[in-house]
Amino acid sequence: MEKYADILTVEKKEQEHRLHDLKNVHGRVVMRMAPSPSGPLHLGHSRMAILNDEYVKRYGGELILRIEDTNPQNIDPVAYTMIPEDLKWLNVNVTQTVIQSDRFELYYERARDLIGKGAAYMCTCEVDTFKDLLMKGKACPHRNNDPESNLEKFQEVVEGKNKDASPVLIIKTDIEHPNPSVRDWIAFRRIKGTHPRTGNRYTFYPMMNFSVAVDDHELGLTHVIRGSDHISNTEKQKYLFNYFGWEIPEYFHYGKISIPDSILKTSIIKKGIKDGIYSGWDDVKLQTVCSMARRGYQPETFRKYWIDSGLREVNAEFSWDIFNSINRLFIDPGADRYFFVKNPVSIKVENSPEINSRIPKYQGKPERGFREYHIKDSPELFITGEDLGNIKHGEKIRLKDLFNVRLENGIFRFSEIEPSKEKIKIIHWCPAGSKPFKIEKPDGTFDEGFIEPLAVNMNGIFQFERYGFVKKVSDDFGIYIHN
RNA sequence: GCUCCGAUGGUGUAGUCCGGUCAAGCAUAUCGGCCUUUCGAGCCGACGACCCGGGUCCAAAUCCCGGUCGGAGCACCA
Repeated sequence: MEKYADILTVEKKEQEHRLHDLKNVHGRVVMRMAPSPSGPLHLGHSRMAILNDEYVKRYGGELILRIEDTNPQNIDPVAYTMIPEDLKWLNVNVTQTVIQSDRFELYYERARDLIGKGAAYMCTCEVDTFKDLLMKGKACPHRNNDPESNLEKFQEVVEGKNKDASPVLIIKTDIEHPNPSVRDWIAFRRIKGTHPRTGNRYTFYPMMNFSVAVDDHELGLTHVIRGSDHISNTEKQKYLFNYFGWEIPEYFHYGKISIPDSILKTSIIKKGIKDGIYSGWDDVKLQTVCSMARRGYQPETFRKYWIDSGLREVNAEFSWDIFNSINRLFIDPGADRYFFVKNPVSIKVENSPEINSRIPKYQGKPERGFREYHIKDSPELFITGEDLGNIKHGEKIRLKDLFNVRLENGIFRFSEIEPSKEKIKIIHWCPAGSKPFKIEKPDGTFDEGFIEPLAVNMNGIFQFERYGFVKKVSDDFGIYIHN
């Protein structure tokens, strides 16, 4: 038989999903992920983390976590610890961590270099005036100031003089560039407020386009993969690379993934936590990594999903169906089966014999054991209210792994123990001694019912038959994962 | 205002760079069947797609042009 196995696999030609190769790889790669610390990572972030990790695994090299905290108004200090924890949970192998607020002196140094080259200038125009001029493709009066006076002004601002003014440092590009947003762009601006890590030591903060370009070079990045929202930023940043004569990394911009039925914006989440709508960053209604981990999603699911989805320039829509089916793949083998009876109603069975029920914990794997209950004659049992409502008068149904009963005049009469040959409804049930159990669902609602006695003391991921996968976290509480 | 990108079944994708092996693969969803009893898993089957028009070519999902549609972004967030 074995010799046929080869032929069969060849015919089936298993098509592996594989990310396309990166361009211009010469040996090892250096890549990065660069979240801003406005909160912990969410499902969307997991994509860039995992894809970067996959490429570094493929080619060998470094994966740098660069925390981009150059805007003190957009920082939540919890992120500094939560982001690395999220990445660890996702099994992303970060080889170096860089925090941009450690590097302000470096950015100032590079800014002075540029001013010295005549490639940047200090400007004190009103915001609107400056924008109007740019839109018309005209230079602002400060553009022609000489490097020496620019350096002098820059130094004054860095040292915190003239605190009420709003000076900016501008990178000279092409004042008539077809894309107005690429024309002379802002590299530094003054921000009031206290930075969680540097306090009030700095007031003149670099814009993302400046610090990113400097760091991408200084950290020796070979390949940058990031969202298509950065396409025009890449164009802006290239001006810096050219001024300095730096080698430009290979960029790839992937399309946006829209994730339906999700709350990902940190500003909304933070407000929700404050208002008590969410219990915290790991509230099950959210799609943060920590929430999904708590709910029972597996790190392998994230990885397989993002690899299968590929890396393309096209925008795409995230599919919960596919994501959940992948997660099922990983949790099903470890999930024993139990009965949870939602909205239970008590029924009494007439004329049934005393019997020991014996239900496998996992269909087809007797070695994992059985759930055994001693059921008295003519017992009281619980079934779901929904099932009860669907049973017609005179209809015979099967209580799964127990016996058949027939509903007559509102009374369930014992029919027989052996399963019927004909197809009848099979429903699940709970014996006397079952305990109340509550399940939190990701839509914010709760299901309540009874859980069979043997499941009460068990914690972990289970499949409640005819209900779905649930992560049981205590004797009387669990979180719904998916069906 | 401007820039950029893309178009394969309900959904997510493979294939497009280097045209033929693609009468288009995989996954998911749906439907049906099998499995000594789940709306789960597994196995089998069904369903279902190359945006439109033109061009090049013996040959186009693949190359070129036009159109349509869709998307993304930028202008002192990252």
